[in-house]
Amino acid sequence: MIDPQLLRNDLEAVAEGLKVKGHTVDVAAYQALEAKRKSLQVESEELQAKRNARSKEIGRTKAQGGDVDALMQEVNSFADRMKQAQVELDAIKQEMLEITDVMPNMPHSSVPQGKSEDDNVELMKWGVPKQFNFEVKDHVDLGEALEALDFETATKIAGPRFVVMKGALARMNRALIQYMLNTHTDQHGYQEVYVPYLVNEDSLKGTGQFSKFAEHDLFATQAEDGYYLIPTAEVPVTNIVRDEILKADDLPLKMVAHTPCFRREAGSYGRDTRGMIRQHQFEKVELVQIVKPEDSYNVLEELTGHAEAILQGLELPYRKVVLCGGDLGFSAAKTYDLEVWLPGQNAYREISSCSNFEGFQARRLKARYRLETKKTELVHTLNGSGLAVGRTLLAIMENYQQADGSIVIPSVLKPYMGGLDKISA
RNA sequence: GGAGAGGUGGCAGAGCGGCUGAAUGCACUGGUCUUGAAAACCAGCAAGGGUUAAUAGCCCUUCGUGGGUUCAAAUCCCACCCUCUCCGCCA
Repeated sequence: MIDPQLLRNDLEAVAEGLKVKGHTVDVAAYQALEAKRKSLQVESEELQAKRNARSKEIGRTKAQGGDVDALMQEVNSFADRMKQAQVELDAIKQEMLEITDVMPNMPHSSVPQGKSEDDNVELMKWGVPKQFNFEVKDHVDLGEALEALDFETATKIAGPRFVVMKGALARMNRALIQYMLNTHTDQHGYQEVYVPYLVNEDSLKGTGQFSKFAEHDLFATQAEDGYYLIPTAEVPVTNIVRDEILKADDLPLKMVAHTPCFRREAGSYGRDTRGMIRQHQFEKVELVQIVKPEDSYNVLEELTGHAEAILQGLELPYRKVVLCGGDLGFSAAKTYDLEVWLPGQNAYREISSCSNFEGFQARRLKARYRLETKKTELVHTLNGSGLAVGRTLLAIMENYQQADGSIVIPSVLKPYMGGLDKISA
């Protein structure tokens, strides 16, 4: 949610900022509502104050055995108006909420203009895509030849966009999780957390996943249970600080979690239907930081670096991209995408997304910390995949493939693979 | 799933429908004392919102959540949610 003060004081600037994100704001309409809100709220509160004062007087007068009829009548004379003003105010507030609720976060000033992912700006490339002296296969062909990936069986068990992994490849999936968690906890100073994979609506709203646009991308349990499968660990992990006032000393809070993620992927039937790129269920190791506002942009660089360290450790070529305004997510002020090289597609594909949400999530979450002045201030929240495990796995398959269809195991994973050097049929 | 108890400030824990936004204790902050620390003593200490140039004042809201009764609700009524204990069931 955008700072209501800002909406009041400088709506033009907000409208300008949101234009970059492709969101239009009816400035005049909102300001008219705001004017009404103001007068109604002042009136409503004045009447309440009057009522409170008279009520106290009634109490005092009664205690002294006095007559309270006149006072009661006075209160009754404006009681209707007081209630009505309250009802009108609630209606206006609701109307305003419907506008602000769908307002995405404002992009940071450093975010490039642009409409779609085609306008994202490449910042750097790491590593050199390997030249193969044979015809490369994609992970689907490699995995099926190795009898390590089984999409057909997964479709039988569940449906499309699921996979069954077997043998050494399944083990490598686990190895990746271990490697990522260990690196982030041992070298990058994150605390490992284990969290629920089902969350309630409040949590989804807190991190901004429950907007009208995003709701249909979630898997829900029985309506009476009110649970949703998490689309990302960001939801349960960031919600740890919901409704909390943190100590300044506790910041930055650095947490890492491995969770499965569940997405319906409705509306993208034609996209990435082949293979493991886009699945209903996938694993992710997620980095989350809760920080002081003044630190958040430094931390975004740092956190992105932590995700990059995994790619570098695995020696996977990648590039770093800054998302343009039009491609930014609903809650993000700035996002770096890390895209790994996939020989099977001859393209860079997203494997991590690292975002600074500034105070946008924190405002919804009521996540604050206490300043030295004793006042509370909203924290800034950030997160990033470090990394998406399934995509990392397929990136390894495609980048480490051999002419005979076997897959060499990256050296950093060998300790987790029981000394195995490569996966072969 | 069955039975019972309970949800109040950072925590613990009081609270006949009216002077209770909330006693008391702990924690915390400032001060006195002390060479320093501890102890003791004194003082302060909820959050959110509105108004405002203001982080000054003033006002409103909030005692699990949502409704209701009343001039007035932490206190009364209704519904829901959650927690704890015992039993059952299990990884």
